[in-house]
Amino acid sequence: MEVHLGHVAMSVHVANASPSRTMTAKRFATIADREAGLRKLEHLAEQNIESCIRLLYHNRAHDIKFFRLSSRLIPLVGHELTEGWDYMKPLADAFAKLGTVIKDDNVRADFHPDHFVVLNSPRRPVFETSLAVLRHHIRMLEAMGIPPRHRCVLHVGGAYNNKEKAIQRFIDNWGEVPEEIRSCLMLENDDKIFTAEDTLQLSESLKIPMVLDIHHHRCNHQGEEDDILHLLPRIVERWSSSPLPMKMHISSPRGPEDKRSHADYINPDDLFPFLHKLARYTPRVDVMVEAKKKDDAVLRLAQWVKEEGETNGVRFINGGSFEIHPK
DNA sequence: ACAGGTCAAGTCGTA
DNA sequence: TACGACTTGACCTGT
Repeated sequence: MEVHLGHVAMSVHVANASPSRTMTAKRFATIADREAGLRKLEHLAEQNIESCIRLLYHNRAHDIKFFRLSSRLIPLVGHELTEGWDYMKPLADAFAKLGTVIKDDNVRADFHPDHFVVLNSPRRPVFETSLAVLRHHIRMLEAMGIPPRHRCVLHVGGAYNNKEKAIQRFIDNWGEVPEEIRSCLMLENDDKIFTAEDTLQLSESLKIPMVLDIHHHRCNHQGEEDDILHLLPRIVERWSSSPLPMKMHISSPRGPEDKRSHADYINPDDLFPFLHKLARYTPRVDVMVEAKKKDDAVLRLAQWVKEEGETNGVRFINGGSFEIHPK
């Protein structure tokens, strides 16, 4: 099985390259000249996009082929204060350039819109705002020339004291999600409410690819933790009709007392034994590393593969890529 | 330069 | 019903 590691939005190695520079709504509201305020936001967005490009150049040098774009590239987009703002016109060139770098390097790039996007909310305005946020994501992907299919990963949402009803509401609401948005989504199991099993069932019935987060699964599962192994063929199958390879998330717990928080680095024991099992079912997986030390955690894992891989049945290919065989 | 408080958005648990 | 926690980087204000 070929494995490509990726990291989340930022770098601890590239200085001054935040892709999430922003302005608070409060601050924006104090700017008397609204147009001047919008120009300022556009400037921040351009800097954010330029930061992404610098991060990708760094990744190019390290053969890292998987990258999560920040969902905060455009500050205050979708906020009522910026209603009617035609942000794409001034940003089109910057996005096109970013897209070119992504495509030239054959990088898998995607988004994880943050937790304010909730498709199963019983509150209508929340649902509608969520759709609007997703539309902005699609617009960014299109501006980069990246096909939006399966580029945005979401959680199922809230439980609202009744998981069954909450899942049913997701299904009901799904009927109102435009096809354009449906096709850009993936579903991920979370660490408190919807387990891998819940998420798998939902993604099967609605034909959505599922992103397995191993760390969330370890925090939140029914039955035995290892039961997940029986679900792997079905999770792999979720990707059979996708243009993209299967995707997973990995992180290590910060400590025994706060298992849910992410540690600085990935403990190889949290990842490789699992991959040895997964390799029975798929020839390829992309693994998003969610660690505090971002790209450094990927580099450290790569270093581990170089040094310890041989004796652990892992063959280093280059940068964040390696090959692993079933055990 | 730096520390400490604040920030658009949703949901959950506690009071 | 109201409020802090959650989680988290970046901004803002005061020193």
